[in-house]
Amino acid sequence: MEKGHRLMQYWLFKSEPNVFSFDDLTAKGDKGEEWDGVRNYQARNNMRAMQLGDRGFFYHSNIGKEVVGVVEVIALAHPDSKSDDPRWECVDIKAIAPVIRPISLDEAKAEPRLSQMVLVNNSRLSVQPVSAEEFATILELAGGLKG
DNA sequence: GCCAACGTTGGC
DNA sequence: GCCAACGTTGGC
Repeated sequence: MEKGHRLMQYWLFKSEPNVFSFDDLTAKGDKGEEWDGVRNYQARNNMRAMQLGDRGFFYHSNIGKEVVGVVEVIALAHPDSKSDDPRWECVDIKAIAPVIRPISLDEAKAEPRLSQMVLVNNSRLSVQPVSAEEFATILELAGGLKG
């Protein structure tokens, strides 16, 4: 592997679908959208660690409580345009595709291979890392991506 | 709608 | 730098 590169990493972004859903992100097309509004250091630090091309799940919290699609990081962490406080940064993401079958939190909790997943163990972290194995497991359970 | 879990704030 | 008070998230 070349210097300065690393393997793709995987993440999970939570959003309440009545506020901003995966369909809303999809509607933004290839220019995607700023993942603004994060006001939690751990979540921000996760976004700072992201690199272009990293992929993640889009999770609907509160309503649905399920993984609904896959996204890609298209801009590195930069100041959150919705905040006057320079501490808060965010990346931009775009939608890649919805999963064929959404995977609910209950299903993730019931899957032994996902027992270490942050989603299952820390319900309050809104931007979280996902291991390559966890990413593959959820995609497998979901039957892959649409399209 | 409740509330547990967790994070942040601010007084000391 | 501790910790009580407070606010928020998000599952239930």
